[in-house]
Amino acid sequence: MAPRLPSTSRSLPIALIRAREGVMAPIREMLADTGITEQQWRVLRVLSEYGPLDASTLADRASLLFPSLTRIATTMREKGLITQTRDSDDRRRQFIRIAPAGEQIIDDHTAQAAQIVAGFRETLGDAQYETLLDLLGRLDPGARS
Amino acid sequence: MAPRLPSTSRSLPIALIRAREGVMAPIREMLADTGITEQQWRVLRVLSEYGPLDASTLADRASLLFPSLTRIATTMREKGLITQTRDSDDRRRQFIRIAPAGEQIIDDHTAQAAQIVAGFRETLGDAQYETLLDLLGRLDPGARS
DNA sequence: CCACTCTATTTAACATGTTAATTACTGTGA
DNA sequence: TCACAGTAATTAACATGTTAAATAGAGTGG
Repeated sequence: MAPRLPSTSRSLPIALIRAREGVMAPIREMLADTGITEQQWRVLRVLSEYGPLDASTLADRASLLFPSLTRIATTMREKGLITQTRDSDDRRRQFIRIAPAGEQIIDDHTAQAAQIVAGFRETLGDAQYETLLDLLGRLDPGARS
Repeated sequence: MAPRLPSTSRSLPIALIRAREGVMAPIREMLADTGITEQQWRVLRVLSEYGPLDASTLADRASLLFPSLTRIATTMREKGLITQTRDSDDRRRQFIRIAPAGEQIIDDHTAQAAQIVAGFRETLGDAQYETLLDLLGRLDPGARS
């Protein structure tokens, strides 16, 4: 029963980090000339898909911690990528919506981003790509199974 | 041929982030009382497994960027978790080795860490756990397939 | 109305991620 | 030996991750 840790070469956390790096590298490269980060890209993607959202929901869907979102939103507002408005019913709450400049970035890069995703899908094959997403989902405690 | 991005709910990068968060949360919790971070734990694990390493190799095996390792190593040296020595042959190069206090942290937490890993393996099942590691490996451009 | 509690968000402090520039040292060829 | 290219590591600057504390507004029972 001697408890043994797997070699770091077969460590799940490290494998996740490296895979993420492998997947994000081309996306970061794509975004390099736009001056936005991968997290800002994620915020734009979520807003573009779901429409205006309150900050909590946005943070959740973009997988950002709240303090990170606060800073990111400030940056993005200053860049004119989003707009922030207070909820008049509950003035603690805030709504965030994508601005035209933000939409533009999405429009300009959707095709290329889709191509990058398609490349990974092809690398693994459709079936295994879906398998991977399912397995990853089972490691996410937030996912309602 | 309209290029379409997948919904963010089926996005590979987001799935990787969430899975990593799910896997790391219990490990961070385990480390909370030691005062070391998950990255410092990774450094200790690699040093413990491979013995003394030069900084480049250590950064590579722990999946840390070099500037991060520089800061982390400084912190860990000040805490007495590692020692750093210059290579006398090539004085640019540096060797890093784990110190007794570092060994102690590894020893104190190996059992619990192994149990956490075992939990995830059980969640997915042995076969799917291995499948996951293999699929993740195929997304890592650094992995020689 | 008021103390109290809860919730949404922000701020603070420190650690790491990321890219670019810089420093220190090594090896090489003129 | 000296200028120069290359390598190992550090430093700098900015963005995000992470946890804890602080603010601000909303809701509730007395």
